[in-house]
Amino acid sequence: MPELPEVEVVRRGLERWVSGRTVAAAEVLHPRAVRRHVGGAADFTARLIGNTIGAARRRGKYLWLPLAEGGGAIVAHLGMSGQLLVGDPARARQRHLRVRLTFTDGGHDLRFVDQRTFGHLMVAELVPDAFGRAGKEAEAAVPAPVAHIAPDPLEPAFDDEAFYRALRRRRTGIKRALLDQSLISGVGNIYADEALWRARLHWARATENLTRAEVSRVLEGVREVMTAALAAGGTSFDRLYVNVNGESGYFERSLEAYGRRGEPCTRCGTPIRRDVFMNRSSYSCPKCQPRPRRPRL
DNA sequence: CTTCGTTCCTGTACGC
DNA sequence: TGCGTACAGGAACGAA
Repeated sequence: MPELPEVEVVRRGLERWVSGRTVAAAEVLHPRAVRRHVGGAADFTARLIGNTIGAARRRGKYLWLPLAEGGGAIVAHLGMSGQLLVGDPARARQRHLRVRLTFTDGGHDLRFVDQRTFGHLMVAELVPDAFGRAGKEAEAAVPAPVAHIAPDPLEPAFDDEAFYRALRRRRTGIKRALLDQSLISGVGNIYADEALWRARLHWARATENLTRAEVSRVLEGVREVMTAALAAGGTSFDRLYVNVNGESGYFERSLEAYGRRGEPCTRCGTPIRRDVFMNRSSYSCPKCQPRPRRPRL
């Protein structure tokens, strides 16, 4: 499941293999892959053909590729199972191939492959960045569908103090807040559990009474786990393959809470528990992360 | 305005 | 063996 580190690896791959090239042809093999594109598949391909792709950008789990003509950008979200793959245009078509772009230089093609079709591609207009701090105008533009996505905790625009104040204003639980991309972006179910384990906080802790120190621990936990995953997954973007989907190997080695139900906590030895929350699994240590007296879901 | 439940999708694992 | 069911889950959407 791609979260911020995996998406960043893909961004680097796109930067290396796709930026600067001109689209020759675009093919939409499944309409659901472009369901958010206003105008449908025909308009999507029309906007791409003959257009040149600029520098790859990312905010949270959203990726985008500015287009030289028309002022818009290709926006991509990988959802749960999406992959952006680069390779020999003549190679066999993957079973779940949804969109394919070829380029005027005749080189490697770009393929969007997505088994569960939660991911999508679209062309969208750029709008001013509501979260941006003073910067270059071009840098401060984001695609319209990304405008409500907060900065991620690894980018300089992320404001720790503003995040703390936003949490105190909320009436919800810390895990729900971590998964809310308008407060903090790039955190998914897995890294939320990992960060809370590191911070020794239960997922249902009310955000309104978190202390500054506790919020600092959460942010430190998020940054540590993301940085470690990025370091583990960042080795593959050099290859002729834009890697995604946890193939970094990070999942197998370094997870302390997620997926470890019944296994001993590496800090205290207590068996990790699993709760169902938001129709998803939450893993935590019963001793290190005690259930709050007044939980907020 | 905020909060929260539902929904989309398909492959895999597992119990009976 | 085969069938039914739970599970994986990001985020848009609509309801309260």
